[in-house]
Amino acid sequence: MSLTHAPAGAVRQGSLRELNLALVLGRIATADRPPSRADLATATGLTRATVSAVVEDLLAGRLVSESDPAPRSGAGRPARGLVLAHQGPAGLGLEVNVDYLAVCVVDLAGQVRHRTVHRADLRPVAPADALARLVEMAGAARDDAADQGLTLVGAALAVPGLVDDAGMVRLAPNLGWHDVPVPALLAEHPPLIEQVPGVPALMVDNEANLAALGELHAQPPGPSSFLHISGEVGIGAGIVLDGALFRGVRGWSGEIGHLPVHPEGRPCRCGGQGCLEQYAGQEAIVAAAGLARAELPADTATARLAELAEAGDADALRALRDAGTALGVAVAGVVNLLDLDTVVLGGGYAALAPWLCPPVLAEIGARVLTAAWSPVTVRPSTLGAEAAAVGAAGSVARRIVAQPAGWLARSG
Amino acid sequence: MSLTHAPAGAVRQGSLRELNLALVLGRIATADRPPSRADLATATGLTRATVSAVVEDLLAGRLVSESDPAPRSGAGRPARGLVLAHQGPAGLGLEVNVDYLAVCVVDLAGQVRHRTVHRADLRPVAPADALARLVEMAGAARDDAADQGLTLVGAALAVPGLVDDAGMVRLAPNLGWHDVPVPALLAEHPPLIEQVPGVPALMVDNEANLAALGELHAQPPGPSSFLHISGEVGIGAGIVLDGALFRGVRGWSGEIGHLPVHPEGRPCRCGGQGCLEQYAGQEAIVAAAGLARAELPADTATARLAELAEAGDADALRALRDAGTALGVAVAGVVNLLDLDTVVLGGGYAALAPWLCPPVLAEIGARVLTAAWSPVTVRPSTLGAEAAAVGAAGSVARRIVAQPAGWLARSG
DNA sequence: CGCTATTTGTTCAGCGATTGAATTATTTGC
DNA sequence: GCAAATAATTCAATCGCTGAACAAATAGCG
Repeated sequence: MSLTHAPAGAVRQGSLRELNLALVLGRIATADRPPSRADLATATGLTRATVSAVVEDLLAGRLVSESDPAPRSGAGRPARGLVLAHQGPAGLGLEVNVDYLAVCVVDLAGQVRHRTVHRADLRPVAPADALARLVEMAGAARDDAADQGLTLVGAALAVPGLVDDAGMVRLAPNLGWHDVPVPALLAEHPPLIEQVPGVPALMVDNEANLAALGELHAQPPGPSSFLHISGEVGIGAGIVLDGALFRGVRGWSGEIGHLPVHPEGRPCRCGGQGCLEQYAGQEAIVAAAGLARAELPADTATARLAELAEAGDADALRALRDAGTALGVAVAGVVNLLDLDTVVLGGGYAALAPWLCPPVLAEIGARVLTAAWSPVTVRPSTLGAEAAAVGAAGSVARRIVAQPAGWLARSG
Repeated sequence: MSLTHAPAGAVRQGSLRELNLALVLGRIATADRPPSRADLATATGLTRATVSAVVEDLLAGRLVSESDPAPRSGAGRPARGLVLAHQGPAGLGLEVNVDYLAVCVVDLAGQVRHRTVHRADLRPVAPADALARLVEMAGAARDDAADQGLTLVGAALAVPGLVDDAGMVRLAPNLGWHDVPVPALLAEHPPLIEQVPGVPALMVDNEANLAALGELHAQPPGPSSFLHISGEVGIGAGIVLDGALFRGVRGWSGEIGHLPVHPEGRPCRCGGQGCLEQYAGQEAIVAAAGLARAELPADTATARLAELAEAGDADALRALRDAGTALGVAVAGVVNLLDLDTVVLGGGYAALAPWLCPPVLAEIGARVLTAAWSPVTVRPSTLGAEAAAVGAAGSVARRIVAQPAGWLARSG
């Protein structure tokens, strides 16, 4: 019974059109087959006349295009199907992670239209240099996008750390970044983005948050509330509630890695004791499996673990089971607290899901009060390794769908 | 950057007025002094002409009234202040708890205009009988409200348990209720409510949720995101995010009592081990303080504990410190996960806050990654013991403020 | 092949709500 | 007593939705 989420400000005459543009476009975006104007009218409750007018605006702005009519039985004038434009605005996704740089372009429909990954250990690289490399990759992506008829209208950068409102990376421990003013550093490069009202040119956000957003809008659409856990060296979670990312008061939500699972256990670098990260973090699992850390670069650790587990290595299996149990204790707490019914294992956990899921589910079953009445699903992420970059680009593209008025005002 | 929460359905011509009615009325409700029409115009971004028209509707519907002009310096025609009507619609709040029944009436401004508490041990009473007593109290409340010029437009009932969408109490362990069809039982009594479009006649919800809502709208207004912990026999939490209660996928969020604080610790009736409730629940504290449970009825246990602690009783102090530490471990996890900056101790914890806060804060300081950058506030609830009833009534009253169109359509 | 039923999409007068400027109302300060 | 200043209202203009009529395009049927 949450109170109505009305538009925050004044509702003027023009807001009406803005809202209905978004309503109709959103409907087109989420329909499973190209809807006709008549379909949209019945679905939204608007008149056919209004829908026609709205659709005319959307067609003129090249946000949607007409497709082949959806096959229909019976008599009557055939409908013209409406689909999101294959050409037009698109979002740029950027990601700096410990062992790779990634860039991608996602269109209105959520399709990945360009993707580049550059594997390298970024820890010894200065932030400005890492960002410069990223900008270079982004330039190529922009050119590729332009060849496909796409215009980049905004960028989002994913980093494995805490980001403040201004886009400053306050702390990215595993990357060695500390108070890095990302927007200022990127502003020194020539812009790749065509500014559109209502779409920020650059957003910087936590990698776990953006990966969760990517999962939220993956095909086929999943639940609108879930917990997305990125298991890397650190363990971060993106919390999606009712189809929106919950960022917390300062945007630093999701630090699931420091949930205490053994309050008097191993000391953690956060200052606490017995944090989940000490039992289910990548390094903890690797150590428990008896693999010396030195011989394993970060980007192959999970692959090696999966290999060993596949082969039936007892140490690896035990390490994964223990990690899964610790993860399950933490997840059970979160599920009790937030009443979620879906948990997605992403990042490094995705590849280890076959071995992590059973102990996680066992702990949930034992500890979650309501598990008996309605089951909790635990499954691996559907996006690949660079989910955060895809989620970042998608979050930009979806902004256009959610607020098409800005783009339309621009493109006359 | 959550996507715009536009109204879900079609935005028709009339929605425009509805939205602006809500906008202006909401502004009047949250202003710290009676605003003039001109103030409202600048605050909302609407024209003075529009505000005048909207206010005229609100005045005609008796939702607001004109007050003495707010004192102002300088020349010019004096403004007429607008305040929420002292007479008009009001909400009815009901609460069934282990050791009392409570009924109250809250008006549009959030003022408690009527309050009745009936202390009794409800555990041996059949649900239908308990509800019958409550209805009797509510009848008296309705008459009192009518004498004050108030019309009850909806009711909300708080129970210490899990409630499903239909208002059925699935499980209230400490009350001994199981699958109680509350709406059906209440429907057998003559109605006390004047039906208003858009306001449900009866809402049933968890006591912790409604207490949190009450805290959210307490005077003076506090933060819009916080965790409200009701420490009774069980420990429940209401999670308020961005000014809205988060209920979870099925409405069963907030089961903080079963967050594991010692995963291999004491077995809990939920089937898990080492749940918070086993260390910081009322019975656990009482036992740790060396008080035999039998000699203490539920409604005096916390009072007795506070007395002993006040007097410096070593066992009580130790019991409270240990409970606070356990609570702190759980709270630290929640704060890490959700990035909240305020934790409110309510229910039985309110009276024990002086002794619980220090250890809770200590654990937060030690375990919360971001605590160094921005402090977390832990404080007792500002509402009294029957916070849930007040929150319940307030949630009804606030619905009218959030959606005034329904009431206006009714009252011509 | 032609007619009818059916469904889609467009056109247009009507109307509700906001806007912006002009007007009226009421007070302070000189 | 008059000018300046602020508050609130009035009114023509405009924007966008509605509802009904109309045009377009197809399937089914004789």
